[in-house]
Amino acid sequence: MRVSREEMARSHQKIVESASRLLRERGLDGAGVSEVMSDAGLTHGGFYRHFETKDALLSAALEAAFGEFSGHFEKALEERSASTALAGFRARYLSAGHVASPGVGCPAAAVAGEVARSPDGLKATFGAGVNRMLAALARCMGGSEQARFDQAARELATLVGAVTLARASDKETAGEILRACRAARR
Amino acid sequence: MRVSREEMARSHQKIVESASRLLRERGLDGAGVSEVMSDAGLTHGGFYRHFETKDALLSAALEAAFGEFSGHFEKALEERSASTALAGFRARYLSAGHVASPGVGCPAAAVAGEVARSPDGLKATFGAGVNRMLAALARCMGGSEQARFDQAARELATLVGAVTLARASDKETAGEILRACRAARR
DNA sequence: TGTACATCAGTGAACGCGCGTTCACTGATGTAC
DNA sequence: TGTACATCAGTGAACGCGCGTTCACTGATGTAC
Repeated sequence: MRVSREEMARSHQKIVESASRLLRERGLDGAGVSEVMSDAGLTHGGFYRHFETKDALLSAALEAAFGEFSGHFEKALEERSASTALAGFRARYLSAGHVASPGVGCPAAAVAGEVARSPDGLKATFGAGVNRMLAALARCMGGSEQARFDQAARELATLVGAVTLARASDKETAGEILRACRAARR
Repeated sequence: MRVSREEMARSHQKIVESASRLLRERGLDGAGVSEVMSDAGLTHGGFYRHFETKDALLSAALEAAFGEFSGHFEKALEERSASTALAGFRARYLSAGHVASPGVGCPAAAVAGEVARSPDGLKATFGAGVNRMLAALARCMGGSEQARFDQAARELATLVGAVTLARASDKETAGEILRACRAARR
């Protein structure tokens, strides 16, 4: 039956939150409409009252994932020094916990490979998320604006690559890659 | 009808080659048995004379992809100096051509995200491929064995991360990431 | 403020589709004599 | 070397399944008076 506007808004948010986690855990293809809806406490039939297509959900969920993940770092940046925030971010990013829990981790490391084969609309959402992370990282770097952007890009590429490789490898190889990247001289 | 052992071996190789390219272009899920078989000039029904499951094909194709991609670099390493080979490898890896042609590119950048959600068997194959690339890269680095491995791991993580991010982003963001990573001081 | 009615969020069954896999069949290949 | 027969690589139709999407329906919500 019909529910109030407030409850519908709550449902919408729960759908996006569930999708945001499930798309990182299972991938864009692996996170089905039915699973997302039941995770949000609803049935799959009502999905199309909230989104025109599954692609529209993926875009909203990806944006939410970047917002949540990037938000943690941005908040740390306001509360601590840039170098402390960056060190903490790097340590958490390259931790075994992050590798084991993609659902609450970096969306870039979780779904980049599939987004690469998705429509331009989703790439635009992904690119916006990446730029948001790059902007936050650049605040931790030194030098000219361009030098700071470039350092941020290399830093993000290394982090994303390390976690992506670690997750796809056997445990021994994964451990070695993470250790090596944590050991980087800065 | 039945074909000779030689022709069957040729078929087998063509199936693996087609799968090796298609799995990088379309992903593990996107490369269907039917498409792989027709790309190899066969019909899908005969697939199970060559592989027990699709997973077995993916493993063989992933191993072949790593062998081919790593082989190019290993050959360059034997023909040129380590620093020249590494510089060439980095330039080609971070090129727009590599980003646009995943089918003949680095398998790690193409399918890591999906392998992360695959059975351990495939992760072992992936890890072996990564270790092969790391061994080649380590030959280009200086210092102790561990220092060389660590540098190789960071190098590979940066390359894989940069191309993965570039492919998943809008063109402008992609270009900036590649440019920044190419500009790295070494 | 009450009342009558239109709206529409959510339900659950159904759809078409493509996937991995199976199977009966074909006929050239490989083998036993 | 020939011959008779078993083998089996490859074909194409069929299967069960899960997916994204659609739809008739329900009944509480929102609105017009």
